[in-house]
Amino acid sequence: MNRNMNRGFRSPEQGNRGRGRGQGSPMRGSRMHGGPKRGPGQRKNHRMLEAALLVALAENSSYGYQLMETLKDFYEETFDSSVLYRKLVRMEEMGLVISSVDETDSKGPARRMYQITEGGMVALKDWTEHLKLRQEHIAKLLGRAEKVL
Amino acid sequence: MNRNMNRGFRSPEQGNRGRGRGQGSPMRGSRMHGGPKRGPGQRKNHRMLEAALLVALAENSSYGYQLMETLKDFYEETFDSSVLYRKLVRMEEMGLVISSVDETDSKGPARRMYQITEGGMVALKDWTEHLKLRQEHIAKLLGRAEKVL
DNA sequence: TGATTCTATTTGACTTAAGCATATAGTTGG
DNA sequence: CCAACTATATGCTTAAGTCAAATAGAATCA
Repeated sequence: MNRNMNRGFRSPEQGNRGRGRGQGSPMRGSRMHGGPKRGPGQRKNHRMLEAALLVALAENSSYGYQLMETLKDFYEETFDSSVLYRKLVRMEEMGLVISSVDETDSKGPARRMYQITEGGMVALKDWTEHLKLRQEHIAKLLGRAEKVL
Repeated sequence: MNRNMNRGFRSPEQGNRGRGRGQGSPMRGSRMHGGPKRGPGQRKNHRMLEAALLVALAENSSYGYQLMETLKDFYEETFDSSVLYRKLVRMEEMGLVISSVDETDSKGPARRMYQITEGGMVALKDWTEHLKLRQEHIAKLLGRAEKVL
């Protein structure tokens, strides 16, 4: 019942020749909610975040707070720390990393150190293949986009 | 057993008062649920799908069912038609495209033809910028991944 | 005729995860 | 003691992906 009421374009007469499913509203409201909000959505992907974490952890074992900093080097998207921590938990559940509480007395509360597992290395390899494909797809898309812009 | 059992992990003796991540059990259950499931998740992104649709519609107005076919050329991921249709609805709500029911008597039920709007063209432009950045990020990630694999 | 298949779109229900806010808590310096 | 910094975790809401199935017109063929 929401975005279904009509408004805007589509002149009244141009009947959809009677039929047409549900004989209903031949036309759909164009954005009757928030702002335009066009372009790449505000919601970030973060599927690459897993890959970034695997790379970082393959380079050096680390912990959440530090990873937040580390990733700024090569993972360009910003993200909330809760995303990071939950992602690490999930990765541990998947067996990509293992964690243990750090013994060394650092400043602040105990750190949970993460290290990559063999499974994590395999996953990283998978990721690289996946990302190479992704690059090609993007290139193809950009190629076609150029022609129409 | 929602993986939470281990989450609290605070062994009774090391009285870390209150709640809190104690320096207890140094290690967390590694994947206590499903299979290994490593690598790029099974859940697809489809954020690029929006870009792909914009490109396709910038080339030619079209409708859902046909777009399913068209996209196979340059959008490599498979996707359920519900994803496609819902995406189109959302894009219309965002003002990136407009639709109208097709008059021509084609085979099967009426088609909902989509055409790109000016807003859609702007969004496509935004997308190309975004995707160029993404390419760079991926390249950076892959560069680092190579060294550790 | 009715059954099947192809075309075409939509919706329901479930699940996952991003985003944001906030809680907890140790450590250090003023 | 309080503020700032370090560090991790959780609650809630909402967006969105997934699977399944409903709806329906048109074409083909037995």
